[in-house]
Amino acid sequence: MIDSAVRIADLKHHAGAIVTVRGWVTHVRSSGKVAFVVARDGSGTLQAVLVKSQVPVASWDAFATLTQETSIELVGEVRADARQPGGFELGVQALTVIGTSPVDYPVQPKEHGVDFLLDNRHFWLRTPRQTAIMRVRSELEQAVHDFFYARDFVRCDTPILTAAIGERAGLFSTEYFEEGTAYLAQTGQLYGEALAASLGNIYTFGPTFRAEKSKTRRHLTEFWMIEPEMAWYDQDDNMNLQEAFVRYLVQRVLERRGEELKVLERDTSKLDCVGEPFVRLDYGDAVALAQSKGSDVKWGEDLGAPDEALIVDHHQRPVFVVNYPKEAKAFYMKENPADPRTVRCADLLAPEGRGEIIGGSQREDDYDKILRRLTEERLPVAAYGWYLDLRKYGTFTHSGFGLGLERTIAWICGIEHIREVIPFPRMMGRLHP
RNA sequence: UGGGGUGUAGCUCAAUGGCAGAGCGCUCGACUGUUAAUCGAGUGGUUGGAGGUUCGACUCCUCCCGCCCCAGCCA
Repeated sequence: MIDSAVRIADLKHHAGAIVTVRGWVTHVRSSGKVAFVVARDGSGTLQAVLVKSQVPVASWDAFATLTQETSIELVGEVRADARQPGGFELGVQALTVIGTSPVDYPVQPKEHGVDFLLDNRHFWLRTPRQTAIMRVRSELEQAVHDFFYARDFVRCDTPILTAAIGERAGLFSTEYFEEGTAYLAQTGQLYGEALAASLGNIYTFGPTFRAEKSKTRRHLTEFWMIEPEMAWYDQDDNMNLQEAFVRYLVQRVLERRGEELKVLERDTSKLDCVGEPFVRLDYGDAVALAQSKGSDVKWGEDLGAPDEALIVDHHQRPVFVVNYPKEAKAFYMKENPADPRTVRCADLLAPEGRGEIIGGSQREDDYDKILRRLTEERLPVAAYGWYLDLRKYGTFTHSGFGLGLERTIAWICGIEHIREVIPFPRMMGRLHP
């Protein structure tokens, strides 16, 4: 009778009743004739109390065999108890072991090193901090869909296996029948542009892959990205949407995942700044600002991570850095009519040194200009034939952006390293578990 | 790939070039209200690997390996 069990989170609706609870042991304590089992079931944590004189011998003996992560079934009375975190405990009438757990379970309730925890990621995910992060992640994913659904955007799925097309960074490759080499997608954007010409406003939400040999707390080789693409949006419309989007995501988590943020010891006052208008800083002014704070970055160079930190620390809220030099950015960004040395783009820098969480731009819609840029970048023009067609057959003003899900979660949750905010992180040198 | 750091018990960490230790875990025992329970006893080592210096190396030197942090690349 699997479905007759009550989730721990729902026990408050069963006060005084005899219920069945199933879960995993996190702690056991004993005081001779009274024994305590703390168990979790994913929805919450429960203390169950066994009194030797009041339970069957089989249950009392079963208690003695409990180890961390033994799976168990408990039958007992739900009792209000002010000493318990959830306000309730279980007065046990019967305890049954479902699955034993050897005594060498590795993840103890104490400090562990990162490498050890990553090796044991499948177990690490059972701890309160990790479950809190996963719940925030799920909330954010749902919020993404709700935000765009409310605005009549169509969610579109773009291919993971592609021919060489997209960004410039490293590609993972695999053999693809008679077609030669296929590459794991680094972005769905170019397909998104084709879909925007079909549906108007669309967004993609999926995994992307980058074979960059980067080992920083901001990088994964496999990460999830939300990439909206909007017909008839210019770069200002684009930034307005991004600002509303990020504001919505943050407020949604604050409203619905307060408990999880508390577990994560997040200082949520640091997130209040999203209520104010985001700063929009011209690239040239951003360079000047960084220089004034000691950076030796020069006009024409991409901003480094330390430069971004200086800029955001100065403003203490999200900052759009707009209109980067053409050389620092991808071929598909639209030339800035006001200054052809630059392109109509923006990176959104998150506060607290989190760096870039969005990269976006108005797309170049002039056939000749984008063809020239492809050639200058020495990209295989033939592979971009269908993409160029979008400019050839009814070109249109359009813009879009990509939001990195993991960087956004890490910022909102205040998690130092991005590897903690995805269930099974893929990084250089880590493919297991 | 470059710069910096680190590697000792299952885990987290100590140990002037001079007997390899502690806490946690685990095992056994005590305890009728514990909250990472407490108390008592016990258990635990190829000091990342290979060379070298030395009477003597966890400690110093060389090379290799793993991991961490920072940078570049980006989201």
